Order: sequence, then structure tokens, then C-alpha cells
Amino acid sequence: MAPLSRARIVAAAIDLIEREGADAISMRRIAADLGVGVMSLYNHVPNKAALLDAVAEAVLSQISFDDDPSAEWTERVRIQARAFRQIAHGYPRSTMVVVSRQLKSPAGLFPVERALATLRDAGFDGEDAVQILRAFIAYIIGSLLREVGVTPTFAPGNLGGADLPPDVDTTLFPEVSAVATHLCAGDHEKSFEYGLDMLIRAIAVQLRESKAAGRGGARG
Amino acid sequence: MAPLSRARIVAAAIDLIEREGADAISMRRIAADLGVGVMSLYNHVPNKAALLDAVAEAVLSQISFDDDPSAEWTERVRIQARAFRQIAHGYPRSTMVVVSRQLKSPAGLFPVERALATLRDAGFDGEDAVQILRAFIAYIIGSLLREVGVTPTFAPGNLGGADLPPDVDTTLFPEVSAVATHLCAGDHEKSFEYGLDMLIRAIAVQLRESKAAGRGGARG
DNA sequence: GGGTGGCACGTACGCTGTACGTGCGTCAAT
DNA sequence: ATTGACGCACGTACAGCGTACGTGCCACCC
Repeated sequence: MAPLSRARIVAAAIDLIEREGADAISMRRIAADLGVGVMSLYNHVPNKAALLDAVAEAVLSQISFDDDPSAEWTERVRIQARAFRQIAHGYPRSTMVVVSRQLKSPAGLFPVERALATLRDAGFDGEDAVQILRAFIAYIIGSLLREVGVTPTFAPGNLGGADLPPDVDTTLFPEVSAVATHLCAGDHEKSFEYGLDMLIRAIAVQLRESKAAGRGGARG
Repeated sequence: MAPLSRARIVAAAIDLIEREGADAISMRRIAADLGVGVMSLYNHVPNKAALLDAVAEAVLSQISFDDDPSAEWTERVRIQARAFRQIAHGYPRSTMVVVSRQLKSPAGLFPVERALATLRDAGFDGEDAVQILRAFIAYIIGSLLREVGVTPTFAPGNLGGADLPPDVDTTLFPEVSAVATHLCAGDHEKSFEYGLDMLIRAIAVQLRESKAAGRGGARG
């Protein structure tokens, strides 16, 4: 048996989360899966919180950014956003863990660096780039939460429908009832791309305004 | 002493969360705060998960929508979005609880109804209204998570700065270092309004395109 | 008066994270 | 070769968790 190591512990934790959900995770289960004693874990990880941080970092660091630096900036931010979403597909149950702990490690900073470079190349000054990036991250995280939150047990049936309780009061919620079909139809990718399109176009508009108003911020 | 009731239990739970954080919540602590036995809680609440759902619903139902139905739709969605953010200010530690459990109750459906009515009044058809709403909710939730996640212990010092570790490698992360000032400066309201502006303008652009392309969706 | 049901409560069980002590294996210095 | 130090796996133990179950009190209706 390979010697116990931090990496093996983190891998086992991710595996367990993906198989049985984030709630099922415990030091004892992880140790059992690894075939070691519980306390052996603490020789490599200070405590459970740190282990979850390590899980978040490991998942996050698997993002692969393959956007072409010479491409149009609109396409680059689109690809970067998709890369984020991709990890949520690879590790759906871990997404909540990643999102719920904010980490200040290089793994978390790397995508930020990439995005800022893209936005500043596009012509935004520092403050606007930061604000735009924040808006993007907020949108992406919110989207991922919706995607993974809607399928807490991964029942294959609720991917297309049964999202809404069937007993919505038609008179109390006329609008909801009217668009119930679309509300229930949960094509996550389509929704994600829809909002992504919106955001990118908004940024493009802002950039034009910014340029029209001369150098400096997009305030106007 | 007033008789134990579901409402009193939920209120005590919210109180406890706000005072000591979401991690500190336990049935025993709640019971102790109420001066009752632990198991008495279970006469009014089936289990802890249901209690947390009730907490989320109680917090969510305190949103007050005072947007003027005759106002411009851009202003209405802005005010509705702010109303959401407002609850995160009233119950900062509970926000994570609200966000992490998706609920299909009237309390959760009411804001949806309101928003859909506004968007459809603005001229969007059902599908676009739903997609736009989803993008908005994603942005708002993502923003709130950032706001409350940055202050897990509510230390008054870290509101303005100290967000970034001081040892960021300048050569590894040149962009991050260059805009570190803006990255650390965390004016949550300003950031929220910045992205909100972006989104609303994006929707306005989309609406114009939609109208220019004739009746129907905004698909161009 | 006698049944019935709601509600507060104590006890108990299996689970959790982790502090602490112990023993084994390997390597460095003598 | 002997000894000491150190790293690491592990068992035990403890406080705290959610909650299943049983008990007893009290208000109610027949």
C-alpha cells in the first residue's frame, strides 16, 4: 500500500464527496476508504476545515484554460467562464464545497490573473476590470449553485421537469404559472450561455462607451 | 413563558445564527436558548434540515418589495434586486443558509412572480423572461455570497483591506499585483451596483434588438 | 369518570471532530 | 553497534451532535 499522503487524503475526500455527497464526508469515512486509522489523517492535515480547503483548492486547480491569447477578448472571457463551469460538471457534488470556502491560494488567484489580463487587454482600466471580474464571478458562482443545487440526489428524472411543485396557485402566481413550462425546463447549459451572452454584450457596450468618452472609466 | 411554537423556534434559530454563526447552530443550543428540553423542539419541527428550511423561508419572506409598478421597468428590476440584497444585510450570517437550500415554497416563489411580471411588462416573452430572471438571480446570489463570505467572523478590520494575502508573487501574478488596491478595496454596495448596472443595460440592449427584430424573442 | 391526544421531557444510541499517549520504523551521531 | 531523535500510524477517550423511543402531565370531549 502506498504511504499515506496529503494528496491521497484529498483525493479520497473528493471521491467520497462525489460518490455520497458533501454531507456524507467525515474523517472516519475517509480513513476507512483509505484503509487507515482515523488519526493517521491528522499527520498530514491539521483538521477537517483545512482538508475541505484543500479539496476546494484541488478541484479549482484542475481548471484548464486553453483560450487563445490572440483571440478576440469577448471570446476569451467566454471560454474562461466555460472553463469554470466545466469543473462543476467534473465535480458536481464538490462544487458547493468549493464555493462555500473562499481561498486565497495561488490556485484561486490564477484564474483571477488570467481574467484580469484579458480585461485589461480589452482596454479596461484597473478598477473597471476588477468590478467586471467581480460581476462575472458572481454570475458564474450563482449559476453553478443553481445547477448543482437542483440535483441534490442526482435523480435522473428531475433533469427535465418536476422542478416546480405541481400545486402552484394559478391565481396567486399567474406569471409563474404562465411560464411554468420554461421554468421547469432546465437546460443548464442554455441558461448559462444566455446569461453569459448578456454579460459579455453588456461589457462590450460599456467598453464602447468608455472609449467614446475618452480614456478612463466607463462611468457615464 | 409563552408556549413553544414553530415560529418561536425559527426565531431563536435565526437569532443564534446571527449571533454566533451558522456553524454554531445545533438543536441543543436552540433549546437551551429557549429554556426548553431538546426533544420538545421535535414536536414542532420534524428535523434539523426542516428547521433550516424554515429559517430560509422566514428570512426570505421578510423581503419588502416597494417598487412602484408604474415606474420604468429598468428601475423596477433595480429596486427588486436591491431588496434581495437588503435581506443579506439584515441577516448576514443567515444568508449562506438561505442560499444553500433551494426551496419551492410560496415565500420563494413570490419574488419570482414579481420579477416575471416586471420583465413581461417590459416586453419579453416567457422564455426570455425566465432566462433573464435566472441570470439575475445567479448574479445576486453570487454577489451576496461574496459579501458574506468575506466576513466570516465579522472582524471590523477586514472590511477595508487585508483581503489579499500580502505575499502575492509579483512576477507570477503581475495583473493581480497591479490592481491589488482595487481588489482589496471592498465596497460591496459599489460592486453590486456596478454589476447590476451592467446587467440592466445588457437587458435593455437585448430588448431593443428584440423589438427591432419584430415580435417574439430576442434571439438574433 | 374515563378515554384520548398533544406536548414537554429524559434517556440512550450511534455518530461526529480531535486531543492525547503509545509503539514502531528509520535515520544520525556517537 | 548502540543510542537517541524523530516521523508517522494507530487506539483510546471525550465532548458534542441529531434524533428514536418511552414516560408523564395536562386539557379536552363523551
